[in-house]
Amino acid sequence: MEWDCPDCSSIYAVGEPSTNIVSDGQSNGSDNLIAAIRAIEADESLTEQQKNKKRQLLMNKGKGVADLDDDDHMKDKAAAHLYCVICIMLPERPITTPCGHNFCLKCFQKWTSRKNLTCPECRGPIPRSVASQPRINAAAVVAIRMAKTSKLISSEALKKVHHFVHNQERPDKAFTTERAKKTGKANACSGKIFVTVPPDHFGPILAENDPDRKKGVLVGEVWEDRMECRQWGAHLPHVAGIAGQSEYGAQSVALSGGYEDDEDHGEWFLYTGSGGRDLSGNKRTNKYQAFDQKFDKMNEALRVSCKKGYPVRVVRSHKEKRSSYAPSEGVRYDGVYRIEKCWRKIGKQEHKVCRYLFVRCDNEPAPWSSDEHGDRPRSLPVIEELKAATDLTERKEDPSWDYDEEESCWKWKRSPPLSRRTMDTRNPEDKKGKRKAKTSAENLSGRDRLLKGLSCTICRNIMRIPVTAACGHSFCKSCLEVAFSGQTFVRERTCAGRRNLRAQKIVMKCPDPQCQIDISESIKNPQVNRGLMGTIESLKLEAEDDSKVVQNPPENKAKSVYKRRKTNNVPLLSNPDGVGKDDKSSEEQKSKSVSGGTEDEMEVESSTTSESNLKTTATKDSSSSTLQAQLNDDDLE
DNA sequence: GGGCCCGCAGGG
DNA sequence: CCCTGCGGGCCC
Repeated sequence: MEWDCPDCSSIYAVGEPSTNIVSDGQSNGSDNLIAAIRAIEADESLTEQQKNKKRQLLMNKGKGVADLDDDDHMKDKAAAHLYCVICIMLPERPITTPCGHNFCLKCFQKWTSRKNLTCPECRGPIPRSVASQPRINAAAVVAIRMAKTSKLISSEALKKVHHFVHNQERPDKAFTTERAKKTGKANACSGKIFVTVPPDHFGPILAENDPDRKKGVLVGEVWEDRMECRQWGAHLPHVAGIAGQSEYGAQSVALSGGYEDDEDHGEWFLYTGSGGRDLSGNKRTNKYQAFDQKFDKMNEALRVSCKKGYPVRVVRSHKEKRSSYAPSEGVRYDGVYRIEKCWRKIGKQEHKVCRYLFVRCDNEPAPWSSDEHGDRPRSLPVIEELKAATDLTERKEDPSWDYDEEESCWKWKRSPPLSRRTMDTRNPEDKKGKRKAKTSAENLSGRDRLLKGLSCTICRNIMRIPVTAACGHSFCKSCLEVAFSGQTFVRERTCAGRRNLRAQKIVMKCPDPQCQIDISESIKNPQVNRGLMGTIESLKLEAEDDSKVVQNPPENKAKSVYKRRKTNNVPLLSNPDGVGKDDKSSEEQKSKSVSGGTEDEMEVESSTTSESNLKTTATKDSSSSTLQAQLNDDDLE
């Protein structure tokens, strides 16, 4: 069948839905491999060079990346394990199936939208819940980014959810009622604001406005809830979805699933205005729309930001259940977007709603994107509903925030609107006790945070045998098994010894401390994410090589580990069980071995070095030694 | 899990 | 000062 990849628009032929074009080192679908290669050859949109590369990758994935020697393909070697078999590309937004295979979000959605509920790679079942709400695999994003770049990525998401203000630290007088004291959170909105930007500040919050951390608000930062998001200035209102002033513009919006007309495509989304609801009876919100929305108040503020081309900060909340881009927990800062158009249409509830087209324009890559760079100007998506739109507004003047071709970044082209508010009173002055409470996560460098992204939150080591749960979090297989060992999936119940009640399903929450998602389905038969495992393994090898360059003067040329592996006929992945070695924690030793664990572990001697590594910069070397250091820690523990 | 209740901040 | 609001805890 033919397949046009929505990410890259290339057309590919792939085998039957379930065919095994490429599998973990033991392709049993040679016919399909041939078919896929023919398809690449027949593809007229590709240059010879591109075809060669794709062919190589296809073969390469089947054989375990042993063959590539070209330096240009060093990165591919690491990332090749994570290629999407549908489009044979590196996933922009990796999704992992319960069977442990990785795909582009868009390819996956296209696949499942055709009522294919089996894995394109192994025919394993895809649960409806996964098909309807695929979660981006954060560890795979990190792995791909690391494989693609050796640069330090400053914007990488902190993997830890912040919880900065503890109840006991809030001022006593803020609790005006007994109830508020009891619940703790009710008055959290009186918690301190940590950044020094005025409330009507537009655009990213920079390091200079972050007196404590001196980092600013980073793309991908996650807070426990709207209250804490507010404290970091990303989005101030703790109930309302839009922050703004009708005469002045809107500074930020929250996507949290409150309006069913919202439509999220990650780099762009359609947002619905506020209002039109019956809030009589002291309600704060109401699912049902009773009136038409108008371009007034916050809706007008958004329209001003549209006309002026201001950057609008966007946070996504876990409450947005229909979006694959929403975090599975907490509230996440996703960077700035511009509102390119706004209009009105008849919404799903048959009343008019205000509509806004947001398009991302941030200098940092989005949290779900494997890209190593931020946005470039992109052409506007085709919006079907515009045909029936009324009151259309498009920007006429040059945008205030725009892409500078010379500097290759987004910046203010006109001076940002002058703040009408003073920075005031709420600015914290006493932050004493809190500073020392700084967690190690906050002190990590960008590179270290990347490493953290490849670490299992249970054992805190870099994952050896990763399993990705339905919520998109990944763990060592052995850790997951230990964490849920001895638990059954249903509890038999009897009623006074008379008759059996219906068996009760036991909820197994994701071990990620902040994730509340039930992953019992993923635990029943955890499948190793071999793509992720291979990439992590390659990154480790690369880092080992690099650190050799630092430690030893170059002596030995052009004998990459990949080559050696090939000649020694050693399987790609060392010790897939993650057991049996003396460097294992006792917990890991307790766990059972995983399937296919017959390969021997391969030691990589320190004499191994590669010519290509001689070119590495000092920066890279030092960051790789960080990796090396962590790897050693990993081994020692 | 759904409905209810309510404090709070900010706009107007 | 009143109104609005894509929260969040609690109770059922």
